[in-house]
Amino acid sequence: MATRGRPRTFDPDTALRQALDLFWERGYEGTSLNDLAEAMGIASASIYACFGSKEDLFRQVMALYGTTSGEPPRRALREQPTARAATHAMLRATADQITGPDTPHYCMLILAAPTGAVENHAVREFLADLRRDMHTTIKDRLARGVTDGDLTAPAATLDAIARYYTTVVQGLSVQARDGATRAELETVITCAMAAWDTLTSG
Amino acid sequence: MATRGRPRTFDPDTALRQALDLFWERGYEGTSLNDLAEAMGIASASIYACFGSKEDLFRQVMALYGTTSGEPPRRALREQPTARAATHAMLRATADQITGPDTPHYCMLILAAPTGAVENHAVREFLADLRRDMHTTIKDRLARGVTDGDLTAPAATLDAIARYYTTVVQGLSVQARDGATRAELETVITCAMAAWDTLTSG
DNA sequence: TCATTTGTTTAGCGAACGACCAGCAAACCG
DNA sequence: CGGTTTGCTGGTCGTTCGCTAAACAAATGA
Repeated sequence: MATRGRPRTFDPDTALRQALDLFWERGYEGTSLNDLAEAMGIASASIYACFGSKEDLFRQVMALYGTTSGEPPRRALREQPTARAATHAMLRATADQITGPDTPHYCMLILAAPTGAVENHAVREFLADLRRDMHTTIKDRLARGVTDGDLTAPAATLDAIARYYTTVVQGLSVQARDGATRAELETVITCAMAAWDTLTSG
Repeated sequence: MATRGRPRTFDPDTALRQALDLFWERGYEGTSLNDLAEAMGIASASIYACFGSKEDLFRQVMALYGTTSGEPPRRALREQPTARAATHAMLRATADQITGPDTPHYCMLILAAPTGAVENHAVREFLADLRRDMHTTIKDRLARGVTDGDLTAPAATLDAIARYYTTVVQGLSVQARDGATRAELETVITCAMAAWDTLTSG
């Protein structure tokens, strides 16, 4: 099936990355289609033709965000040998990501659209679902620690611990947004991990 | 000095509370002047006459928010006898505030405007300053614990602990925004307080 | 060659935005 | 009473919002 019609003159992947940069900087509602069109180097009508609506574009942007910036923390959870090491490494990978020199200092997933106009409710719930997935992912990793034998805790406690470290991740994003340095985030992570032994010895 | 001219037909305090409700529900950028005028029961021109600009109104709203919803956590810090009890009570008062039945489930200070359009940068920094005050307030309370003799920790550790519990507070707000219940927040707080003894015995 | 398909540009849609002014209304003063 | 001060309503300023129809451009297939 050969390509019919006039070929596209821009690269959708490149345009998506440029859209990501802008959404990351200004959030969902703070970014207008004119801003996007200018940053992506195409007319707004081309955005509609290629990506759908503003909301569709944002969802594709978040998918890209998840496979790039979101991957290091997820990989840390996956690859570290114990639940404790995985949690610790996940927190540090998160801190690395939200204090990078070339990107805004916060997690897009957490702060791109926590509140806003009523007509964007679907976008907020979309992000909320992704955030709730964080809790599930961490909880699953803790459960793996139990089956691996490196963690002993009742099921109810697993949920609490997972929610606790999810809360820390989300708080770190606000800290970074307010100018906390990587070193300061490290001290927070150290404090958060100080609870580990107490939580897992009960 | 008697009141000259036509007296005001609306109560500024009542109108401010109504503005608070709307800003709380939709955030800063998600709330339009038309929305505000409708909710406050006055024309937008009256808003300008009485409160200045949209940004001025928001700052007055945040002042009201600080003296109402913000007071219980602050009072907990102030009145509890020890640094530990103060921190614990502050966390619980925060959880109470962000899961109230009649208000949105998050802290306005934290989530009303974390990101947004460039022209609202001043508003974001205004809120960021208030959030940084949280860290200072908590740190001061910990320092009081040291002078009171109920807490022993080096100065550098005080800063880390204060930032840690500030981070937890901010994370709790995201948790509540995503639907976590008061009971679930309580489990997070229990986890967060589990770190206390380890942190203050070093 | 020429219709077809697809992408891009242009131009603009209706609605809402924040902001503000003119003019009227209602209180005070002398 | 007239004159002054102040507050409120209605309307409108120019801009921007997300979005789209129509015309044009560039490729393919027959």
